[in-house]
Amino acid sequence: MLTPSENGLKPFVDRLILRSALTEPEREALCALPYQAMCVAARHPVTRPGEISHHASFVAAGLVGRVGQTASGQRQLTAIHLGGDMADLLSVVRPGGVGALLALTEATIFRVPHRALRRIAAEYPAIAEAFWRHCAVDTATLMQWLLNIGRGDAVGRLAHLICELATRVGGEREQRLQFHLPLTQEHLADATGMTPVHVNRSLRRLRELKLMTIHRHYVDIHDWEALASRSGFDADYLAFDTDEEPKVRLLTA
Amino acid sequence: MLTPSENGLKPFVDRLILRSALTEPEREALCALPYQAMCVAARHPVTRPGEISHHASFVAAGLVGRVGQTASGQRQLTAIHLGGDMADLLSVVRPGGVGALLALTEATIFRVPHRALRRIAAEYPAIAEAFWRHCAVDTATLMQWLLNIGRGDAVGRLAHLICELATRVGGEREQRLQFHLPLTQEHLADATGMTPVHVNRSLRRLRELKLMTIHRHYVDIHDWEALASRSGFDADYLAFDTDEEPKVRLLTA
DNA sequence: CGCACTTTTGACTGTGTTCAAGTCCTGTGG
DNA sequence: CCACAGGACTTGAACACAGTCAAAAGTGCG
Repeated sequence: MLTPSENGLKPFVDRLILRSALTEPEREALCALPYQAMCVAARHPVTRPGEISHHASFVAAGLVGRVGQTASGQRQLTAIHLGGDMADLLSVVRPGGVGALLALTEATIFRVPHRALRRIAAEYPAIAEAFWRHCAVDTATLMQWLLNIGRGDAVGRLAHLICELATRVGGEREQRLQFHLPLTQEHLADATGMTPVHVNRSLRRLRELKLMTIHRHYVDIHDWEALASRSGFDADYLAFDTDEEPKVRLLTA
Repeated sequence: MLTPSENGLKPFVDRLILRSALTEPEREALCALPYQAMCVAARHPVTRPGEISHHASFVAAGLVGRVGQTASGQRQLTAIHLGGDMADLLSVVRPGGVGALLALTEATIFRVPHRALRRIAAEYPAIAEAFWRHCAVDTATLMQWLLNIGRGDAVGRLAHLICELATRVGGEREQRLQFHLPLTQEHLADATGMTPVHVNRSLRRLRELKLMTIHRHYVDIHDWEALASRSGFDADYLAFDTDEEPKVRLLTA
């Protein structure tokens, strides 16, 4: 059942060492984590709401959204995970508390058993710390989304989301000004707390302002500075810039 | 400078053991944490935005808000901490990443040095786990706020916030239907992503609907069921109900 | 008593929603 | 290669909810 690792979790380790100092044995232990690969079709759940799961879901490919839902069935995305993201590391300490994960596109998931994650965290305190810090970045992103949705106008909210995604697909160094983003306008609406119709109009507005275009699921940012400034985007919260916030190893210093 | 503990952190320990299993020595170690008591006047910062702090802030008394701010100066609360809450435990692993903390009323803060928290977390893995889980609950609350602000109408957003606060001041067992809440309507506006004027009108609406009243900073909930249902409130995310989600000790099992 | 802040109310404006129809893509099967 | 079907996208018109501006009344503190 559990595939022996073939370095499939390397991107996860890379993500961790962006922000946390890990020794070679620690990295190897992480790479050696067992996992089970699985494919999830678009619109299908990765984990169900309220489900007590026994594994964390690493997004190897595709897009996965963390969704909340009101009683009336309205959906709100609380996170968008790109390929290379560990989606619900939080579930290691709180199996039931993450909400539902939904495949926004066809996605490849590596399920890593909680048991293995807990064992490795107990054995290497620095790994526990890195996991905790990883969750902290998720929380910071959530705060930013709340600020964005609570206080931004429609154009700003969309612009901010696109800025964030451009930074995250770009990875460590620079934001990408062009990238494939296989989200529908309805997904964007769910992420920004708007209606699909208004997403459409706001995208048109962004086009008219010559800030950015989305055509056929392809994002083209024409004026990064203006887009970031229009939306108040500041990449700091993503903690991708490793120079500002040096990699840390606090607990066992 | 650092007051020897006089069990001032007992409420913090109580909060932790609501959700995590801790042994007697672990609890004692937590109670023995050093801290420095300080008073902060209303509207004054507890920690400044972007500041790299060297201590976590326990709210001994008063109300403290975690605030985000847009370039144009609009404020958005991302958390409201009541007396007994540890406000920025997250800063232990990410000193710069918590955003600003603001005293919403006059508040008494116990500053606990990061160094001491890290030492205790390194020595007792179960405490590190409890800290991490504590942060996980904060994250779950953030997700709920995002859902609430992204998809609720004005009346529902306010109702939801009040339901949450009623549950949290009530503590472990039951929500309180009457309680003192020294927040201005402007604070409520900052927490729910509305304008103060609209908060006022929505409170009137809630009064007209005979769901709840706020008069002179005193909340009076007339119909809890209706209020909770109007706002889609479900206390699960707060993880106060210890029966559903049994106290855990995972890493060192 | 007076000042500053908070709450309340009114009238107006504007952003975003709703409902509905039509068009454009894209994948499928003949 | 084309016809078709189902999403996804686009647009329009009417409407509603929430924001803005402004002023008055209430509250609390020195």
